[in-house]
Amino acid sequence: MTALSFCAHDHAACVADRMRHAREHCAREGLKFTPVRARSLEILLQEHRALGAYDLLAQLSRENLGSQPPVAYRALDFLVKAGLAHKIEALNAYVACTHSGTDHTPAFLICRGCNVVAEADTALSPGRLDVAAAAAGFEIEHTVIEAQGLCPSCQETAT
Amino acid sequence: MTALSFCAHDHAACVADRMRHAREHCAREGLKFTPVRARSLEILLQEHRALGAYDLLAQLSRENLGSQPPVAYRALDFLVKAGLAHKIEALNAYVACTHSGTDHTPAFLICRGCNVVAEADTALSPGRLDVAAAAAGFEIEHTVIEAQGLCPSCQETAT
DNA sequence: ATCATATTGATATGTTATAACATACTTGAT
DNA sequence: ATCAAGTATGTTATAACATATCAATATGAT
Repeated sequence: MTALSFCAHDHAACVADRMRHAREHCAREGLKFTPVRARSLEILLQEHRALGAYDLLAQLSRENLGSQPPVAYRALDFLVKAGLAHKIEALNAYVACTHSGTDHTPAFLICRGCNVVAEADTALSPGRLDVAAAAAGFEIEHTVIEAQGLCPSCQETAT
Repeated sequence: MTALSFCAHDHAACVADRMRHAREHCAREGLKFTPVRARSLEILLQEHRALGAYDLLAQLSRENLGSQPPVAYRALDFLVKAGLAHKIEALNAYVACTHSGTDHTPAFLICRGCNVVAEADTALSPGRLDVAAAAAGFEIEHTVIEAQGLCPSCQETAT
């Protein structure tokens, strides 16, 4: 991990907890949490920031878990579909989900200084978008909400 | 234009109006609205949907306005910086801005059927994200809000 | 006129993502 | 136990998106 999350926390425990949750989730849903998939999630969890598919691939490659792009993209697709990770569209990168396996519309705070990504705990803030969608008869299937800026510690550094 | 906008409207007049506005905006701001830039904006306006940089480039190329990627990316960068166009992160594509030159945080409804993009008229909906940001001491510089789904007419077609 | 800055032209390269096809592994039905 | 179907992985190639760099030209300010 090259940068601290916005809030200090017991990261090793955090990772272990999320991995356990993922295992249970996959077992419940009948999804196969294979070695490549598990390790990919673990790598994302350890980083705690957005990782490009090729960054992930490089790490997997070092561990002899695969060396070609589809390896990383398949693992990421699986994790995203399983709700265990999210794609950060503004960065073309991926982060582990820090929430329970519940269906949620994630919203992110992305620090451009250290690349740490915080997933905001959003329940179902409708907001203007839903109003506009309803008015237009538009049926929303997926929403991307991403805020880029500077986290507290990078604000100091940048000065 | 391969698809109608969600709401029917006099598109030719809409384009002309937006072009006039862009010209005035650039004049006021001392920005150079060169032929490639003007034509790029016009192409985006005519399409009324998200266009990839290479889609734009193909059209510019047909008109002998340039054939290499930097031509399109420079024009798009200019338009985005000038507030005349927006990037749709979820599609890696670009749309003309349909609002006044005012500084605004755009929000989009993107139809996956016809690719038409509607820019929601959002003033400054705070919402949960800003609350979370404030709580974390995170300083937001730019926000991406994009909803993907089906527009009314594509909902029928899909059935 | 000259200088500084902005724009364009051109070539090359970097980065992100998927298509396409072959092979192996699981699982459940017979 | 065997087979078929579905899922996962291995492998090659390429599509799609984006930028670095450097030279040439145009524009505006003094």
